[in-house]
Amino acid sequence: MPAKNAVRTERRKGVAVTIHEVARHAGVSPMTVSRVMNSNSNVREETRELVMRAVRELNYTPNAAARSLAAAQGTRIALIYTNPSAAYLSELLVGALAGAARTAAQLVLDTWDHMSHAAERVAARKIAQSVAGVILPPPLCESKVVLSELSAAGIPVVAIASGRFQADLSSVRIDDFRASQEMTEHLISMGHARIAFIRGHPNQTASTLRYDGYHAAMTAAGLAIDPALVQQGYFTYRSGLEATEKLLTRKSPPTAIFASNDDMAAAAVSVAHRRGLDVPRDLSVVGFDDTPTATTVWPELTTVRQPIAAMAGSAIELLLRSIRLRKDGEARVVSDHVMAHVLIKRDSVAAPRKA
Amino acid sequence: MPAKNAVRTERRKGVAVTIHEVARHAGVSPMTVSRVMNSNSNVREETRELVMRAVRELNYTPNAAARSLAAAQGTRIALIYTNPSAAYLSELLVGALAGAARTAAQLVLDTWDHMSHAAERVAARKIAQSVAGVILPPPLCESKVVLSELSAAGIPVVAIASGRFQADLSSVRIDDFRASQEMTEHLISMGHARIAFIRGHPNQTASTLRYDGYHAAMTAAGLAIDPALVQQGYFTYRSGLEATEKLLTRKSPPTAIFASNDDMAAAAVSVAHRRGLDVPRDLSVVGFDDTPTATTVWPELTTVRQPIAAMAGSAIELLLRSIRLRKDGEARVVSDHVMAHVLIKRDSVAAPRKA
DNA sequence: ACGCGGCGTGTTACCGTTATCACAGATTTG
DNA sequence: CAAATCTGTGATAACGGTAACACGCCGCGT
Repeated sequence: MPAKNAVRTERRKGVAVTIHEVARHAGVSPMTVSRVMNSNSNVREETRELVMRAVRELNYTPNAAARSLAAAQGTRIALIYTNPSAAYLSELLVGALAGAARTAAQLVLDTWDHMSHAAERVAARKIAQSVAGVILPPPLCESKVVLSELSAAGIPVVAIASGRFQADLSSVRIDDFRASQEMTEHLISMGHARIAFIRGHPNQTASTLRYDGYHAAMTAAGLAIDPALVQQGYFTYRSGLEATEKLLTRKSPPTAIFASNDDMAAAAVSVAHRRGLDVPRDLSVVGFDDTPTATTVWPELTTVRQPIAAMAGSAIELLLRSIRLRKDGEARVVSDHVMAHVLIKRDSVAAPRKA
Repeated sequence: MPAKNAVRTERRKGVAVTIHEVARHAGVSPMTVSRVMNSNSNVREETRELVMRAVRELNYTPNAAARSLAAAQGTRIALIYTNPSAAYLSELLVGALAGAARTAAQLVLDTWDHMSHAAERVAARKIAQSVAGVILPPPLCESKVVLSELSAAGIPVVAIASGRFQADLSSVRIDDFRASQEMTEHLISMGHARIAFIRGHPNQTASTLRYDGYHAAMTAAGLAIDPALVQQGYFTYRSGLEATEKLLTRKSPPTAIFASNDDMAAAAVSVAHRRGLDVPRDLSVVGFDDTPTATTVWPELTTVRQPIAAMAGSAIELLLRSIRLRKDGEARVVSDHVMAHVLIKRDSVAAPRKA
């Protein structure tokens, strides 16, 4: 056995800055740098500054693989969805992915389309033992079966766009009621009085809230709501088609249609066109969500912007925080993030034909 | 086995089977298991069998994080896109994400909308030093500026759905020409002769190929192509609207419209409806790609299924292989993966009104 | 004074896998 | 027939982080 350590096999790769270099640069131990990066615990303000400066100067980015390996936090988190509209899904994914990259979490995707309750229960149990947390967009975040199974397994869950705040479930959402109310007020301020409403899928709280917002605004303005002008929809283009058809065949049709999401609003525009109506001259149409659909159709839709991508990102951060906390033995914390929505005015609204 | 592991700070997490357990089970060293898993080099057939059995019995899955950490493959890869349709994007992302998870690559997303060539060059240079490989969907995969910058930096690139095979660029795609030809033949076999075509964006090779396929099928069937029945489109809903409008205002309108993608086909359906035409009774409409849009509109579109998600997954695997090879000092290899397409028949096609 | 409990930080020991080299036995070579 | 080469496998040291614990130092109660 000759002297062996003289060799020092060169296995280093590229240019990647490691935590050790940062540590040396800042004159502290790697562990301290780690603590700063995770804004975890007690580090003196002075030291933190020192480290942060080094981080900035070296342009250091933690290595995700190493981090998740060492942390063994089981940083796998699942995002489970069921047949959302494509437009919605793509935004959701972009946001979630960005969030996962930022936090070094490993994101796993799963689709649970057309599942029975029993199947959902099984799937939930299975997912529970392979990930450390779950993100649930609607309508899954309202499924008692899934929720109870997941919470029985003790893994944190964050709901996205769930509408209401549930006491035992963290959520990231917008204020659907207010948003809907504002949209309705906008329509009223343009001179509309016969405003029809196409409801969303009844299994989602947000649907109810959006209707409530519409109702509140109408009532506040002293406008009666003709029950025939409220149609049930299911958030799908198809359902929007049918609802609009019913609305426009009435003897005294509405001058404006407020659909609970963009897909249904797009369908409303399509039906209006088919019937020879001009949008917005003969009929105003507004949607909700501001998915890409809103700017795809012509005319572009006035809608409420729901920042889905940002919400997904927040959801991931929230989830990771919960996971860490839970590991620390803390009681589970639930929090409720309400993000800002924006009323986006485009070309699908005008004053009614003749007031 | 008393002593030794009495202390053994309990840091172990879940149930994950490690390479060591497999090794012990098979009676070999972990290194040998690793070799088998990577189907790398010299392992006796007998030993390999032994290991594989153990792997199967224990249901072992390599830990992605550890693998990429140890391999130091610099597994960050970028997926860069510019304003694709939402439907397209969501499929792309789902596939890429799944692929990245499977291979332990870290996927980073980037949008390069509305960039000048100069800006693209800068962006390319920047991305080149932060990732080990890039995946490029159209139209970016046809941008000389980007391509040359990236190849100058020496990082592997894989193009998705690029249409043609470029000698210096690996790609994953379908046979656009054949697919388009088959679709056209389908229309012809239904009895259509006046078949209009809406072209895709001229900056994409796939557009040309799809047109060529249509042209070839028409010619082969002895059908003349009325130049007025070929309209330029840009893959957007809006452009489909305009193209269809022109098509249907002609004195002798087509009995079928073949749009180069689903978004434009959806637009065609919308215009037809607006003009009081029934689809498919008065006019057949077909699309291309089989994005969610195809099943959103009514009637659902006959289209060509392009397996975008699977293609994205393959692209990632291809890319990683290139990265590994390149690291081994191999000359760069380019390969061309042509995946299968499928003609999906739905409800937007019927025989023409009166032959 | 003495011990006790925090606080801020460094040390050590891993996380699960692979690169590299060592090495015994089989095979070829001079 | 010994030396050189090849083959298959094992031992060891990373890869870049973080958990758990150790260790001074300080203020505090008794």
